[in-house]
Amino acid sequence: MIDEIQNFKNYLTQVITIDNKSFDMSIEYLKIERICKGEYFVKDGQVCSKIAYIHEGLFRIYYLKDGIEINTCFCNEDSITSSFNSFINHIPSNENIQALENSVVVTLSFENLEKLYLESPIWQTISRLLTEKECLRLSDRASSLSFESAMEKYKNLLKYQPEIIQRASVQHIASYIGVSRETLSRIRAKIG
Amino acid sequence: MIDEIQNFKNYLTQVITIDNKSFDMSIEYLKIERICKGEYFVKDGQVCSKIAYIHEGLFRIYYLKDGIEINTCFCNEDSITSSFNSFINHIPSNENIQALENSVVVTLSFENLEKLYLESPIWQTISRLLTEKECLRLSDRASSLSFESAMEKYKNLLKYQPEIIQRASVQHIASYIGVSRETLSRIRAKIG
DNA sequence: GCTATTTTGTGACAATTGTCAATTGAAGTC
DNA sequence: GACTTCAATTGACAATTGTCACAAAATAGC
Repeated sequence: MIDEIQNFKNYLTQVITIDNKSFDMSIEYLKIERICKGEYFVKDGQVCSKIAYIHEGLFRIYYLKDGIEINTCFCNEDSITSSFNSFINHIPSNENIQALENSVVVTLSFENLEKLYLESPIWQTISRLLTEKECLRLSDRASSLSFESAMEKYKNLLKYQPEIIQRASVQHIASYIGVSRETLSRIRAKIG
Repeated sequence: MIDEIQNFKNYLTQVITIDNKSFDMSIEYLKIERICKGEYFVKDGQVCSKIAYIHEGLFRIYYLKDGIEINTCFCNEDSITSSFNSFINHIPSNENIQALENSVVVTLSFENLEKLYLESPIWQTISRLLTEKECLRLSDRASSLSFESAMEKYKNLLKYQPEIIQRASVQHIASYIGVSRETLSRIRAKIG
């Protein structure tokens, strides 16, 4: 099995024990795609019809609010990215998913995922568990944004996602933690 | 069928078409509970082993951060509440779910939900769809908290959940939108 | 290498929000 | 109705953060 697919399988194994047969039925549906730095996995206005397991690379999710980019998420290797609302409800995305580095992803279309749901109930369970995981992440994020100071939010990012600080730009990080880039600059100057 | 159960069924119907047979198999597992104003559905430290469909009433979810209560959610009638992380992972909750009004809920235990998963795959789907719904709510909440001003956050609450403003106290609402209660008082004075 | 462009950092100041204290108001009890 | 208790409001001031302008640094293109 090629690396990309194997990694995807390992990722799922972290959430649930999946037998080879159930996983193998997905292989014909998976597609490997390369997305260069700066390019988009999903653009505002498109329907996001697939999810991507990131084998290698880094993405950011952002949307435009009064012409300003609001970063809502960074997704790095060994995680899954997609424009959630768009994917689930088949409506045009209001988000953009952009590669911040040259990336390699394994994609699975909604259409094929629904086939998997019918072929084996474990895919339902996988979907549910991954969604639950995302819920917990969002819940933590909401908590963090609601009452932490800019400094605390930055320190927590440093603690829990230090690789993002190495790999993403200051302006994107600032937007992600909900502060102006000048404020983030000053915080970085203090911490060193 | 008694009102509480019928309402729960109607609620599920909004998410998915459920045949009578599949729904009926849940009935023996459902339990109706009354929770008086001020009392708790879940307390910090307990494992939350069930979810509650709220037939009537209002709850808030909060946790303690340095002795301060942080409100993360209001749940009113015709919605589902639970301490998510605790319920899913069977770990002690760090949240409290408190009734703000005398309430009537329909509960379903994790144990029984798992039985339903085995009895009919539609329960898996229901779980997944409800989780997806929660994800979207959290995602909107995180966005709102990350860049809106106190005034904007209050106005949006007024727009999308006006009943909360009528029924919850200023201090709880303030905590929910992530501002001090004094600031919220001033905003209310301005808007009138 | 050099220039052009973008990103980041810094200073000055303004706006927003938080904190503390005191007052007003509302709800419940006797 | 008076009293107690808790919630909400208001004022004064401080702290945090945002905004704007510009300088410094990093990056990309040639």
